Amino acid sequence: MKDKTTIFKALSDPNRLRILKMLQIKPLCVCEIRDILQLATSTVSQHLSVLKKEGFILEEKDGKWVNYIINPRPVDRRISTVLTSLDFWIGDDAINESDRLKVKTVDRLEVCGR
Amino acid sequence: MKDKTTIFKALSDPNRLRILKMLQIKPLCVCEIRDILQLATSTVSQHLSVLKKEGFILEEKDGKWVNYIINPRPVDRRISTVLTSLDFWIGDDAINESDRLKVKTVDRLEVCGR
DNA sequence: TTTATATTTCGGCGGTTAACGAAATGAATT
DNA sequence: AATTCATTTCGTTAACCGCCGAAATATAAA
Repeated sequence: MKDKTTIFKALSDPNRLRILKMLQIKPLCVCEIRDILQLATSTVSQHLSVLKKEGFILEEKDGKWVNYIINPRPVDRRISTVLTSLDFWIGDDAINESDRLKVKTVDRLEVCGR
Repeated sequence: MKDKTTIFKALSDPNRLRILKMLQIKPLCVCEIRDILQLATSTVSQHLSVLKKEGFILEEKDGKWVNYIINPRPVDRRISTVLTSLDFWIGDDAINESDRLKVKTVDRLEVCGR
């Protein structure tokens, strides 16, 4: 049986919350997220796999990129509840604002490959 | 500024979820909870202090005992949302069922002092 | 089929946390 | 005041987790 706390565990890391808020704006690939969070690519990949495993996000292969998107139809109703009112649960601060700006202007071809 | 993830951290431990569900039935003192969870008294006290710090529960001195109760009026709206629909968020399993039984029959004078 | 690029997986390091028992605190009873 | 009992705080240990870089995998381009 699945551990009831895993959904909360997934949400208990600030960087994962930032990722969710960013994906709410538009789909992003790993290196775009890496560029904004300023973490190692492998670390970002780990976070994404946690969010995917819990059902918060989905991945879509797109050529050599992997786009991650907010899961539009989560099985777990708690997940959809969190996702449909993300702002209520996670709120908004200076970091989110700055992230939002970067998400809108980030260029995949520019930030990938370093 | 308060870390947005602490509320999820508080909920990411199975024993703390069990405590919340138990307190939903009735106020309990530390050693009653200790008796049901089968943990060291100090460990239970730690869990309670986390839940109290986040605003999920309150303490009420009662002679030599300290009763813990679900916070009836949390400041943080996310906390009240979780608390008013605990079953939705935490669900219910065999352990909770067994806990519930024990909560109803536990006798403070019997289990304290060992 | 080689090369380049994006991502995942692996191994390891450092910080965090749940667990415990022992010691300290606080509050009632003697 | 001394004792007893419930609880908290402290110090320690073991497990876990986020992070990184390196190696492995996957896909596109040459």
